[in-house]
Amino acid sequence: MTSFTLTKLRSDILNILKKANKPMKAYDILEQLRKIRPNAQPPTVYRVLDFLKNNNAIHEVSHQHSYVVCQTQTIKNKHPINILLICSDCKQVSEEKAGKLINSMTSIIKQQHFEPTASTLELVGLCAQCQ
Amino acid sequence: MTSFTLTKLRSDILNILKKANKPMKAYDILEQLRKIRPNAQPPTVYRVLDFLKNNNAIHEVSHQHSYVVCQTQTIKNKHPINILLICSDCKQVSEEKAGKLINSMTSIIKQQHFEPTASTLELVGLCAQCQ
DNA sequence: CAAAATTTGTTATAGTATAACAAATTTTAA
DNA sequence: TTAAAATTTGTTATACTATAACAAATTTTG
Repeated sequence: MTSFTLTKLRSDILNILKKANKPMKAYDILEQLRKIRPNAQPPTVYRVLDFLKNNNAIHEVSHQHSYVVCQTQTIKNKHPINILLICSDCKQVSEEKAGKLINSMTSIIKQQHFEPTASTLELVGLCAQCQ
Repeated sequence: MTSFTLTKLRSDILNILKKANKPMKAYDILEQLRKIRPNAQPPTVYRVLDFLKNNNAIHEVSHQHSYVVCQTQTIKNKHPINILLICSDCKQVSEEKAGKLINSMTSIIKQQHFEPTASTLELVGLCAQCQ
């Protein structure tokens, strides 16, 4: 039963991401944030992004140095694993429930005695529209 | 039947990565390279890394901004998918054959009409030693 | 060999992220 | 309630990662 403090700053940034509805880069978020808070600086953004990430409100799409709101509510187990299908053309990200994939994953992980913390599996390719 | 030109520069960098036997950051590679080529610059390293990545000789571990030699010979299909288990503590990466996982993956991908290009699935957690 | 293509060299700069410390705010507990 | 502790935010500076742009050298091709 996780919960977290969604301060004004945090919800401002989360809303910017929600409004975009696609992955945004930290400095693009900063640019938007400055319309509300003209003096905002990079650490402000990065700190909030870290926080939101740790609380599973957003994903970091490290492949493209960007951040996106969680689109599907994953089961809040200790360390949710998510799958992002990232289009290398339009940069859109679709998040798909893990389902069977997580099962396969789990068995491989166990063989390796590997203890996953929160992970995002980033699958890069071309989406239906861009093919 | 892919093949590629392994120039002296490229094999120098590939050897640095092989010798390390773990992920290296671009600027650490540059530092090593300068022992052989004192005037080497960042673009030299990044270009070769791109080349080696495109030819499936190395993986980019974007989660930790580093690069690692392919440890398992994947089947050279058009767009191999690899799985890296990344330890967030010791930074070691173990590469595991995709096997069953790729099958599950494929079915999810087809449902989405998604055409994957070369991907690396980065699973972050704690390895057996670091738990 | 000469033209074309590829690879490498070089300078400069763009883009991403964090360290370090100060100030403000919220929470806790006596 | 109020002072100490903890958390959150502000601020300045800087470190780290990556690429643009163009020149020179090398290799390949016909």
